[in-house]
Amino acid sequence: MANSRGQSRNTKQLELIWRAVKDDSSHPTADQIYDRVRKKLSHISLGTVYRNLQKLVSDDKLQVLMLGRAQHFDPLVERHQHFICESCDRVFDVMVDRQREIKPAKLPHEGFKVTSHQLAFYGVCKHCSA
Amino acid sequence: MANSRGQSRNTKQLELIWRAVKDDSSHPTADQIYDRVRKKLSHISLGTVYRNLQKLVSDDKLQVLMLGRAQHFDPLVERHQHFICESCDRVFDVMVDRQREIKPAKLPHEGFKVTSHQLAFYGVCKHCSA
DNA sequence: TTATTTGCAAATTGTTTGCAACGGT
DNA sequence: ACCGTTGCAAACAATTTGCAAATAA
Repeated sequence: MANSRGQSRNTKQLELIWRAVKDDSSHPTADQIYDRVRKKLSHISLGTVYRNLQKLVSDDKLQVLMLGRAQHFDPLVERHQHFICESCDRVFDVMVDRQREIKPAKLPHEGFKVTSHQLAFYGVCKHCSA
Repeated sequence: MANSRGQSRNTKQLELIWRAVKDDSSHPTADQIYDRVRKKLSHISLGTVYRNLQKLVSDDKLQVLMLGRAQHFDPLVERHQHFICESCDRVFDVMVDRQREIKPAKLPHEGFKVTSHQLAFYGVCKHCSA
């Protein structure tokens, strides 16, 4: 319970999970993270990984990206977009320059309040098109 | 096998499923469609619904939208975007005018070939903000 | 001490598949 | 008759949950 009532504790599990994702821009899934963390703490459970990832998300340290049917975690919380390679499924961060940004406030119909928008690009990455 | 080798057959099930979605812009999920079709053909199975929806998608009669962890089906196949209400989870079609469209070809880094892009708006719909 | 977090296993959700029977063509 | 399609149930994948034991504060 990091964000409601009650104290949050600094557990070894939370710490290891955070270290495993904080500098990773490859957008890993929960069980990719599980595999990594398990190398340091073999008895950790997948449920614990999920619970701690949720906590990091609600503490705004991670963003979730839904791709296909799995959630991917992204430590880059600043505003950015993604490029998804349709050949290898890798996900790349894309910084869209402010000038090109869409003005979502004006787009939908009357009475709809837009608070955010998301843009994703699909194609073939440098690595796969070689 | 509608799109590979072999003939496709016109079954009662396929016909009913198509009728249940073709004029529907509410972006129903597979089991919402299942519920509807079951009223006409009570012994139809969910697997059949999934298989026929897949067929309609590969015949380009439907588009799939992944929202959360469920697929939603959209008979509007022309290029358009979506507005997702964060309060009621309803999905609305948004036609973005061509001039405002982003030019994806120029956005990502060198060596990346962009073939398509998708834009989704999040916010509160007219109905919920009332 | 004591409330939060863990590990484990079982439950859930959404989707796919194997297979014998069914039914278009 | 042939072969695609169906219904059913079981398999699957990703995620969540219940609960008793473990542990941070």
